[in-house]
Amino acid sequence: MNLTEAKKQFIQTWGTLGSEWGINRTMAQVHALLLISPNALCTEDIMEQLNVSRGNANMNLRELMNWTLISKELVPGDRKEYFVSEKDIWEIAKIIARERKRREIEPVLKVLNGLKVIEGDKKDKEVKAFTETVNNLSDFVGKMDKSVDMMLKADESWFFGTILKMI
Amino acid sequence: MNLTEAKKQFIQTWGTLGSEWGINRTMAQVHALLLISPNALCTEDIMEQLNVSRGNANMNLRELMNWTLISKELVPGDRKEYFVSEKDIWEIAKIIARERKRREIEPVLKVLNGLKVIEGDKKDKEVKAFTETVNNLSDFVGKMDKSVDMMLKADESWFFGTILKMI
DNA sequence: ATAAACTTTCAGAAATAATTGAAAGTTTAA
DNA sequence: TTAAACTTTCAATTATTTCTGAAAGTTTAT
Repeated sequence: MNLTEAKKQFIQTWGTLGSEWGINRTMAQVHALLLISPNALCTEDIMEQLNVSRGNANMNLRELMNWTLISKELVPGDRKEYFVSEKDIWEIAKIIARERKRREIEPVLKVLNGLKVIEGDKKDKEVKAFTETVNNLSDFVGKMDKSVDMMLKADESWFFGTILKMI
Repeated sequence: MNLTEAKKQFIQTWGTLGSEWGINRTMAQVHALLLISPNALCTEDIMEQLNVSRGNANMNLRELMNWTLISKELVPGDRKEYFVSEKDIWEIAKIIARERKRREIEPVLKVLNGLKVIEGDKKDKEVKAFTETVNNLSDFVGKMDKSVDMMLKADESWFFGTILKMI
């Protein structure tokens, strides 16, 4: 397979994975494109290579900046903004883990903790089942949260080294 | 807060989380409803409690069966089908991990491995950058895959015990 | 056999999410 | 200052996903 075809397939695969994970397909594709690009790209480059509009390119570049997955790079003697992606996969994984923790795990944990104590007869079947499930879930999500914290502080080779040695 | 209000909030929260994770909101809500229900529910119950159509209820129940997150339960002397959810959170987590591995990780790994070797000048900047990224990603995703395998075989308390002791 | 009880299907409708592109906004150079 | 170069915004459009409900299909009891 040649580079052009391989790039296309890579970008398309990453886009699909993104949308399965609740991430805008184009955002994932822009990320993929920058990930394999040896040099910084400008908005025009992205519009061209992915066939998307200026507005779309701009919006998704901003969103990737929000996630801190990409950053702006100045090219001396050029007014345009150029973008580069973080290339270290472990760094990328940590950024995504941190964001998803903040956006998804933490709010759910808050709700679950608020639902731990409810009014009503503690002997009632419905109340008992509800309380038990909420408590179990809250414990579990809490441990997930702590696990992510741990991973965020860890070094890649040590992390996988330990995990993969676990069995 | 009373049980009715708490249930509503729980179901709504779980639905939101589901859709952030690329899972149909209603499917997540049906799951949530069964998760806190002390007894098996039939299609009618679900239609009523979640205000969804018969078609929608049926479709999402089938999908939850596919995931093996719920199962049918026979009530003697009744022709209707009743459904119960797996209640053990660790079991649920493993089911979800197994499914996502199969549907998402494995296909991506396959593509990445197919992109490891491409035609073209190995000294070319573009080719080098592409190959390096694909190799790094493939390594990383491979380790994720192995980590999930490990988790699938593990016992909950041992798993979190080890993870949380890691730092 | 047949009718009642129940489940599944699926074409069209509704809801949601993503995209476009032109206009407005901003920055820079001269 | 001003005009060219560039970025951002957002109302309208388009695409995608989900949902509905009635009809078709299936199972069970008699």
